Amino acid sequence: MPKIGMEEIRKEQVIQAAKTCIVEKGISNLSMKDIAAEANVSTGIIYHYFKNKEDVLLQVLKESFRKSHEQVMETVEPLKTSSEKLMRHLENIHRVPKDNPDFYRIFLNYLGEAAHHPEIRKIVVKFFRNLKAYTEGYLLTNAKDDGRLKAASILIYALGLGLGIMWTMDNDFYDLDEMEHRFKELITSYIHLESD
Amino acid sequence: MPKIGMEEIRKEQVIQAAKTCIVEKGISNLSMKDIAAEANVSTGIIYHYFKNKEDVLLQVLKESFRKSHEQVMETVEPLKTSSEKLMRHLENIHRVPKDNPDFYRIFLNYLGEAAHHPEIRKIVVKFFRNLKAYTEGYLLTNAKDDGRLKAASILIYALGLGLGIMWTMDNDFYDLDEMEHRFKELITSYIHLESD
Amino acid sequence: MPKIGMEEIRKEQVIQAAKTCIVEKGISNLSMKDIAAEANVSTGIIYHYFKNKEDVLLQVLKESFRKSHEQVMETVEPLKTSSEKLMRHLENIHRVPKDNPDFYRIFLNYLGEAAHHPEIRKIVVKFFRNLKAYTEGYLLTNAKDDGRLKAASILIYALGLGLGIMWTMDNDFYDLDEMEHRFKELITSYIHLESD
Amino acid sequence: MPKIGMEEIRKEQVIQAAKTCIVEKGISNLSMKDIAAEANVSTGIIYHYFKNKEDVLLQVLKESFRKSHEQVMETVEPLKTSSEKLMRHLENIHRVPKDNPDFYRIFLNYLGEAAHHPEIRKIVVKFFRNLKAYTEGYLLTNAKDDGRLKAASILIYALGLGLGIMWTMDNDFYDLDEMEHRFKELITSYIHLESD
DNA sequence: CATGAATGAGCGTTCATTCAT
DNA sequence: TATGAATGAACGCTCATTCAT
Repeated sequence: MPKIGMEEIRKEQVIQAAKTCIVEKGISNLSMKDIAAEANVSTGIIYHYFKNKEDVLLQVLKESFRKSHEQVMETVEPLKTSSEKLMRHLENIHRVPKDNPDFYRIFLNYLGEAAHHPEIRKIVVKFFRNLKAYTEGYLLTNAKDDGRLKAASILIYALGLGLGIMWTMDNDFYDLDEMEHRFKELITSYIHLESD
Repeated sequence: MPKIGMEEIRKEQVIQAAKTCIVEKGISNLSMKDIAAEANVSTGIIYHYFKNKEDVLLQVLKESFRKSHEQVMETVEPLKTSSEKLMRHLENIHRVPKDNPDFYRIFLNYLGEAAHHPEIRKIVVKFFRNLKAYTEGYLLTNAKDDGRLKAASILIYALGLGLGIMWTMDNDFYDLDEMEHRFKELITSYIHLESD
Repeated sequence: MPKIGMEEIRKEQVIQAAKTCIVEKGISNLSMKDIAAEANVSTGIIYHYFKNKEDVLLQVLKESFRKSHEQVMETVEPLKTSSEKLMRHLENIHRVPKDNPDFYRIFLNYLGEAAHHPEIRKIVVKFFRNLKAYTEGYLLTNAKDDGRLKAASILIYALGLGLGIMWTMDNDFYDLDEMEHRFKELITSYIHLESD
Repeated sequence: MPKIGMEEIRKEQVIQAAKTCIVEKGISNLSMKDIAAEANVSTGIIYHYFKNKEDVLLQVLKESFRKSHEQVMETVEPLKTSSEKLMRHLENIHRVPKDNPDFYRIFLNYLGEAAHHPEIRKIVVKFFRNLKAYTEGYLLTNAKDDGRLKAASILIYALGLGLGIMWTMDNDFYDLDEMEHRFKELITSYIHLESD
């Protein structure tokens, strides 16, 4: 009588171990042996649950994005107004590098791979498109957009991503709280800008 | 009697080959043999001009940043007014992913490495700090800044970087010309915003 | 369930192969690939049982000395009187180059390395000191030594080593049986010399 | 107009450099580049004066033995009586490891090679045979030898070699002056032993 | 004579993957 | 399921040797 969900538990175990290894040593220094050791399993068993190393890598990325998406759904989605959602969303975006620095370290590793690995790129692109679609969803409600809101749905992530990378590289590059203010100020003033 | 500059020519040869390899296969799949083949030299000779693989990687990154810096100096610096400089600079930043897509592919590879490679991170951080300092240089001239301009000196690169990554991942994610307009609109409106 | 002692068997397999290679080609021409081929295993597996090439080399030396020590313990130690032990010991020492020529060939290779390899030198020194201590053990029993017996505990090995090297280099340098007689004659006459 | 003996000077330069390298790093870590650097010449020029690396090694050994032989000729040969010669010779032999430690470090390196390198072995054997012949020359003069003196001509070198190796490995293994006394005592008492 | 750039085979070592147990 | 021993190709790097200058 196999334990229910044992397979999912093992997979999760390996994925978490792989994340830890990527954070510590980077994808370019990632070895199956390290993952197995970190997960306290044998190397052989990984091949029972994953097709190969690439498969592990893809699932790590997918899981990272899935968790990130869940976090937005849990904290932003329950809010009522577009305004509330936007502000909370901006805060969320801005605080990722601090609240979940591993996400950025892992993400950056995959961005490097994505440049020459179509499947990884596809997952990343899908992630970006989902984010954009979600934000457009609450920003464009009952609004006759002149294009600025559509652009804003991209710009807030571009800003978040760019700032997140910079801060991940150098925690002293800017003051987090000050920049959060500026980030919100920039976006909100842009959204409420009079049409020209 | 060796030809003057022969050494620099060989080094450049290898660095260009390494760039090509990184673009095509990524840092995690980069091999000295590939670089040598791409450069049409033997593997051994690379070690005559570089200490080791890491040395090649560091010099590739430095050269990429140096060229990027030169490009700004040539096109932005000659302009007279802050306004002109800013607009040209925004255009430059925005067009890098299209005009020089290899720069982004290479840059992204190094961002992944930077997370666990202190020396690479140091070079990246220095690059960011130089950009920021340069922009502050012409933005803050005779201005009693409330902090917004200082923040702007970071925000324009964060935006450029974030947008660049997204477009590099997915050339259809947004329309380049439309987004250039929005990018400029966002930044200029923010800079000219009335103090609150 | 792995067979008991499988690990020791594999290690022994590799060590014996390494010995063969050292005898045939010398330490300076020793390659892991040769050892693997001689042991009929893959190169990779050696690193499963040994840390690296140096580790293999050290264990080869240790095993050679351990076997040599065991041989003395088995043949000399059971004898009753000091006299018997000494004579048997001298015979043993003198016959090593003929009975176990590989020991000398291997030993000589390590003596060359020992000059610039502290760990090898440490093992060699320990070997010499153990030999000396053992001989002193049975030579100095109930004897008020004037120093001559202590010196003898070194001189017999010096002689054995020197003669062994010469004979290993040139089997015709001297007649083995004749020299065994002279060797014993020299040592015994010295030990029984009247004090001056 | 080439300088007289320029060739010999260059060869000597390289040989001395090679000796230094062997002493410092051992034959198994000897590289032509190191030798060239130590000799302050280019790698290429070595191949003008020597056929290849092996040729350098052989000439280093030959020169070492030639110098050693010269030293004996200068200090032992001028003495008048067999007795004087023997005592001085024993002192010389015993003091080599201290007076010229490099000789032993180099010698030991070659003994390791000699085991699998016929040409090196031939040179070593010739060295041993020369020593033996020289000593027999002054020991056997007007003596009706019973074989003991012939053996002694070998034993003194065996002892010297064995002691020298031990002391080279471990300067604290025995007291040099005390052992010199024992060495002489052993040999002289043996030579003057009554026939049995 | 002399240089040192250049070659490429071969080194020690790692690692994704397989498979007998 | 689960293990980890075993493989062997491929890695980064070294080095004896050559040769254009």
